[in-house]
Amino acid sequence: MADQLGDLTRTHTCGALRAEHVGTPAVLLGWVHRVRDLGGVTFIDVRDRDGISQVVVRDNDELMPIAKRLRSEYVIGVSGVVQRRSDDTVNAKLATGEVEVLAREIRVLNEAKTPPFQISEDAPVSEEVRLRYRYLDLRRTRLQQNIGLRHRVAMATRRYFDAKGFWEIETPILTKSTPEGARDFLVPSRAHPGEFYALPQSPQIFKQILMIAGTDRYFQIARCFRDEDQRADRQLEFTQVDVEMSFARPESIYELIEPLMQQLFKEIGRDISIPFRRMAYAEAIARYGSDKPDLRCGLEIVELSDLFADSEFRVFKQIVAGGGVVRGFAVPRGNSYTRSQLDVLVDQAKQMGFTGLIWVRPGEPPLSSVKAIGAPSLGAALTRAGASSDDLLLMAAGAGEATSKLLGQLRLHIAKKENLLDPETFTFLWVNDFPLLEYHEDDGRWYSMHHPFTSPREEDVERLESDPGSVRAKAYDLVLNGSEIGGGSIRIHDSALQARMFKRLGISDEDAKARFGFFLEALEYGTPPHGGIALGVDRIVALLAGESSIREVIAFPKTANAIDLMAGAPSPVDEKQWRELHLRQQK
RNA sequence: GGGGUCGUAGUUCAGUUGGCUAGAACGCCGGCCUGUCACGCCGGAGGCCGCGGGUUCGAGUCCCGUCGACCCCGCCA
Repeated sequence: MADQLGDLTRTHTCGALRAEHVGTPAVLLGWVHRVRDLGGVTFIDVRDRDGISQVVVRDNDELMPIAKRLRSEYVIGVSGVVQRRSDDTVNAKLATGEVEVLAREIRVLNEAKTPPFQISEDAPVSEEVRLRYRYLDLRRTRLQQNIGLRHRVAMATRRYFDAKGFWEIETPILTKSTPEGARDFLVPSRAHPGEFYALPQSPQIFKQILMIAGTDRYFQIARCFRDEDQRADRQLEFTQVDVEMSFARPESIYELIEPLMQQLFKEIGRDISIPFRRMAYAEAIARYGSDKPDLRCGLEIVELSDLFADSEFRVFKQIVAGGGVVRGFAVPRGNSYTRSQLDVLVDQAKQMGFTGLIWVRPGEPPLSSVKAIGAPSLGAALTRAGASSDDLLLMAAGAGEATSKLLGQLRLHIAKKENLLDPETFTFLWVNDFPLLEYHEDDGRWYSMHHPFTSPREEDVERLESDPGSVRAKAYDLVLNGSEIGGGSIRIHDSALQARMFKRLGISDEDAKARFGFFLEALEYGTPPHGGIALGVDRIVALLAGESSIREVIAFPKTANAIDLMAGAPSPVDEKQWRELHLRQQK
């Protein structure tokens, strides 16, 4: 049925033809995008990655029957001559719209089943169907553009780091389980019964060893694996631009990454200004209730505890007396909310975990819910929150950080609802001075907030044992529009301090030795001070592409349920493979 | 592990208080048409109403369970 490609050689892509090509012969190879059969004349839109060209068949008894056979997504080769379209038939919507190819020969290189959804329309199709037929979805404009953008981001990244003297080095995929952190993906060893490789959660230890090895500057576009539940911005496997450099201070990393981000944003024609704003973790939590604040909207949280310490409102007074806080923020134009809208808001707040949310409308006689709070305190609170008479004040009380984080969630909820987050604005932020450690109530021990190789700030090291919660880390996150797109730190390069860290984390000497004795040993052979960062490629490309899910910028993503709907992974394996791997299924 | 939204032709959806012989648009198939470009016009085919159970004279619609997609919490150094 199908014709052979034979000697048909592409002369132009389907997006290339312009007025200057008029009169020249052309061979196009691509997919049938659409056919418009007018009876005596047939127009065929031929599509490839580069664009669409119109092919005309007319006054040609040999070609007409072939043209009539064509269906959507047939693969064809067309040979003909480029001709100018008459002025009234130019299609301004097509880059190639000034010209068309008058066909002399059409070869049907392959037929195609009718696709389950239209490739030629960008009409909505359920994600389930799109994922099942990913190869068809990838033909559509949206994913072609996203995947093309992703390629350009990767290439710009490689050019940038190459120019700065960084070496791209691959690190193992089959490696060793690292302590703490996410759940590992494990790969059973055939040669070593009962032993496992782990897929890397990040190349962390290897890149540090490369610094010990004198590589000086390393980067890698690295695949990372974490066996945790999925989200719109999280997949089981994801890609990082992994970077490490010797003799780095936090400033060195900021100054390295900011121009890179500039380069990447040039790929979508945007100029962003550097340097980026910087903010300590404590300030981010206090003012925005988040360690990755979205700075595109105001809605800044203010401290109100002192105003209620002596107020008539018993609930607030007691919370403050007990070491808790009262905090809140003003919603611009929130005074227009109706009573039922406010009830809904209070309901939603409760779902977020608020025990109570108090709203106050300025300039009105206090409603019953707030009457008890006392006018003087309220007036002061409104003033401090900067609430005008059009605004609305929202307040909550409770434990310090928890209250801030809840208000931070509510802040984002309202910002989205009120359309305060302009998708065309890109606001970068470095968050730094993270706590080195955080205490987990459930098992009563300290955990690294970043990872166990993160260096504490020199002036805080002495409190590592006496007051671990107060020790700040030389760690930094890069935040863009409320999304964490990168994170890194200056590392511990002193083996004694590293040993002290493990001890602080409750990892015994034995355990430390067993799990990464090789690394501790390496540290003893002249380790330069070093540090680095990892950037989330999927998240960055999604933001550049204006997509809200990273699945839209990954060629073959998995579902929220960790399934590859196209390939059908994961899947059972046969008996023989179980045996070879020395595994048996648990009954 | 928990909460929420959704599931009806190939696709996107509609389907009132339970009365359905389940509709629309696009796509698909056939016919007509020599300048269309989301071509147009005429005709046609196409449904386990996700799956299983229950209530009912009667279920796409109500109830229970289950599966799947998506969003959120937990989790993600």
